[in-house]
Parts: sequence; C-alpha cells; structure tokens
Amino acid sequence: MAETDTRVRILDAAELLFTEHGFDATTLRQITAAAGVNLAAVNYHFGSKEALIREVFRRRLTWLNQQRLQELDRLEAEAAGAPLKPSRILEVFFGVALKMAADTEGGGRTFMRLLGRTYTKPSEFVRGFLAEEYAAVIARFKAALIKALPGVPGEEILWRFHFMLGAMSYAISGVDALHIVAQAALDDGDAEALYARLMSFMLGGLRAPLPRLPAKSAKSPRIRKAA
Amino acid sequence: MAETDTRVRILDAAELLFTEHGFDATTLRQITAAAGVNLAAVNYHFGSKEALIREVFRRRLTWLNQQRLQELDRLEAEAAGAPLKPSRILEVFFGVALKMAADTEGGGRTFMRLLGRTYTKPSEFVRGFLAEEYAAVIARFKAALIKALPGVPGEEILWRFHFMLGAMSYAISGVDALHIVAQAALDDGDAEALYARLMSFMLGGLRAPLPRLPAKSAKSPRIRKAA
DNA sequence: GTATGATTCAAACAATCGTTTGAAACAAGT
DNA sequence: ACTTGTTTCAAACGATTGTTTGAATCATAC
Repeated sequence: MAETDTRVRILDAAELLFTEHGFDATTLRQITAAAGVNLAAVNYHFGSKEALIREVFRRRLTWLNQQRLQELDRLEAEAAGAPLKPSRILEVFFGVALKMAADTEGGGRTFMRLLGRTYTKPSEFVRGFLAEEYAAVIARFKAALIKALPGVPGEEILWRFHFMLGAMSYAISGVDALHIVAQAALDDGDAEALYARLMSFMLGGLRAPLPRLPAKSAKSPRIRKAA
Repeated sequence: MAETDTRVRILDAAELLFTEHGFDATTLRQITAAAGVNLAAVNYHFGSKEALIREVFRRRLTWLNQQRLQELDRLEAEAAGAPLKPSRILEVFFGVALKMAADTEGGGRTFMRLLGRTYTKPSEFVRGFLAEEYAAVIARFKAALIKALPGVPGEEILWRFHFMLGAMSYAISGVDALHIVAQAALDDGDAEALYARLMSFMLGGLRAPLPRLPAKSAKSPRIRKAA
C-alpha cells in the first residue's frame, strides 16, 4: 500500500508544482514537502528528477492518446470507408483533451495545463518521448483529415492543425494570457462552454478560404529564407 | 561607446539564450560568456538577473506596441469614424508581430519566439509589466473589433481573440510542436506564406458561426460586458 | 523470534547558482 | 600629472541545487 502510495503522491505533487512554476524552478524539496515524503524518495523511486518529469507525462499521455485512437477507430468503423466529417474528427481529437482538461478533481486539468505549456518550450529531453508518444496519433488524424477534406492541400491542413493546437493550448493553459486580454472577468471555468467556443472557432478556421500565397517557387524541400 | 556596447551585447546574448533554454536554465555565466564580458557586468549594468529579464522584454515590447497603436491610429483616421473591416484590424495587430518575427537579422525573430513562449508561462514578476505593457494596446484593439463586429457578442470576440493569440504563438514559437505535427518537413522559413496562412485561418475562426452554448449553469451569475 | 528485502529517514555530498567585493584599468577634465 | 568618476576584472561569498549515503524502520515469510 505505502509502496505505490509514495510514488503517486510524488507524481501528483510534482505535476501540480511543475504546472505552477515550471520544471527548473521546482525543487525536489518542494515536491517532497508537498507530497509529505522524504527528500530521498524521489531518487529512490524514480532515479532522478529528469526521470520523474518523464513519468509525470507518461502516465497521463499514454491514456490520453489511447483514448483518442480508440474513438477514432470507432468512428471510422461506423463510417465503413466513407470519409468522415471534419467536425467529427476534431471533436474526437480535441474533445478528449478538453474532457481531460475539465477534470478538476483527478488532476487532469492540472496536467493539460502543464502539457499545453510544455509544447511551446519542450526541454531537450522531453521533446524526444513527446514526439514518440504523439507520432502514431498525429499520423492517424492527419490521414483522416486529409481524407475528409479532399479539396484542401495536405500542407495547408497540417498548418491549420498546427494553428488549432495553438488555440487549444491557449484555451487550456493560457489563463494568464486570457486575463491580460480580458481585463474584465471571463468565465474560464465552464468547460462545456469553452469546448463549444473553441470548436466553432477551429471549424471556422479549418474551413476558411485558402490563403492567396505569395509567388511560390517550385516546391523544393530545401527552401530556406535567405538571411 | 564601450559604455552601451556591453549592455547591448548582454541583452542580445540573454535574449538568445533565454529563448533557447528558458529563464531559469540560463545562467549569468552562460550569458556573459556568450557576450564576451565579465560575469559581474550583469549586476553592474542591470542590478540583477530579474532586472535583466525585464529589460530584454522592455526594449522590444514598447516598440512593438507603439507600432501597433500607430498603425491603428492611421487606419481609424482614414476611416473617419466608420467601423473598420475586421480583417484590417487583425492585419495590423498580427501583421506587426509577424513582421517582427520575420526579422532574422535584428533579433526580432528570436524575441518573438521568446515572447510567444512566455505568454503561456509568465513568471510571477514578468506577468506584471507584461500586462502593463499590453493594457493600452489590448483595450484599443478590443474596442475596434467590437465596433467592427456589431453582430457578435463582446464576450465571444474576446475568446476568439484569445484563440488567435494562441494560434499566432504556435505559428511563431511553436516550431517544436510543428515538427511533431508534420513529421514531413514544412517550410517554416517563409514568413510571407506563414502570414497569409495564419491570417486566413484566423479570419475564418473570427467569422465562424456562433457556438451553441450549453444551458448556462446558474451557480454564479457572470457579469456581461456591455459594449 | 528471526532473517530478508524493501522502504524511509536525517545528514551530508559536491556542484552550481546569483551576487558581492575591492582592486585594477580606463576616460576625461583641470 | 593629478583627480574624479565610470567600467572591468578575478576571486570569493553564502545559499541552494540534485544526488548519495548508511543506518533505522517496516513488512513479510520461515
């Protein structure tokens, strides 16, 4: 009992403190104090601070992405080969994330904030397994979106998917930026309303008229803006 | 000459290192080594590391926001009281930022990446003057947007503005997330193409149909902003 | 009860952090 | 040349960091 208890308490405390202060600014002494365990417990159970950070992500991220793949599987099975509606695809990908972000009790909300913040500044060693965890999921959803939007170039879909990730990231973890934008109070506690707002914004962006790109040279993979 | 030279070299080096490794992970010894100055120079010229961070932001942010206000002034003067087109407003706000982000030589690109990353995780003391620097700008653009979109509730506009900030943040500083999304290479060096893509996505989102909000829970009545 | 292995604990470890110090080097005015 | 004030420098400061250590405590099986 106490065996896993210590591990979980450390993970929960670390998750919360990492979200509030970041990885570097959070010390092992803060974590162990908040968890009510001995300082040496972190190195005993996880090996190092770095390994602890990895485990904080892993325990939630695998579940999150499995859930996404599972729901997409179900959707595609129902469609029986026919292309899906773009809105359905987005509802799965972002809906699962926002549902997790709405879980204020189980710590899901805390984690999603942490995740959103980490995207923009992945520490060297976090990037690796973050890409690894996401590779399969992104590939599947990318394929589904391309199939669902035959009129839109794949490159454009990827960019818009990227923009959507940014919008979601701010919606979930950008509360500070929100308070700057809206000096008056905006209700960021209503998860369902947030979901509805974000989804309609994203769908509008996804289906927007294609941009008039500036004179495009032949699509060479080595194009680089000359300095 | 050497008087300001040391200051500028420290600021440039700090800006770059902060962007790459974050505030906490960047040491004064790294900064001064990269700048080719003595370690004590930071505390001599700026007083503390915290004050250095503030100055890194201040020197670029004031210019950026002045530019935005100036262009908005010009636009509103031309319109002579008539409401502006939403696209024009966004072009000013985000166009100035993206133009700065396209400046690879003067360090603008580096700074905009740093800025985008800091939005999602403002250190306690950064948040203060960040809000201070932005207060006037946000207020002006908020008013202009509300005036330009009489059919859309002000609250919805604020949310969408917030989402747009997220999209821009990822567009500029989320290169890591981009490489996860697009395992294949996307050209993130073409600033003009990025601008066109982002703008059409944002406009699509801004003009999207209003979300069907779930039945409003009466737990705490929120005060709506009166436009 | 005793032995065995896992876990917890207080204490210390070496390393690194931001900051301070006092003297040296420099520039400019008289 | 001497003074005055600013800037640079090497060296050290105390504090804090992640990690390690070895003994104490616990649980479980014989």
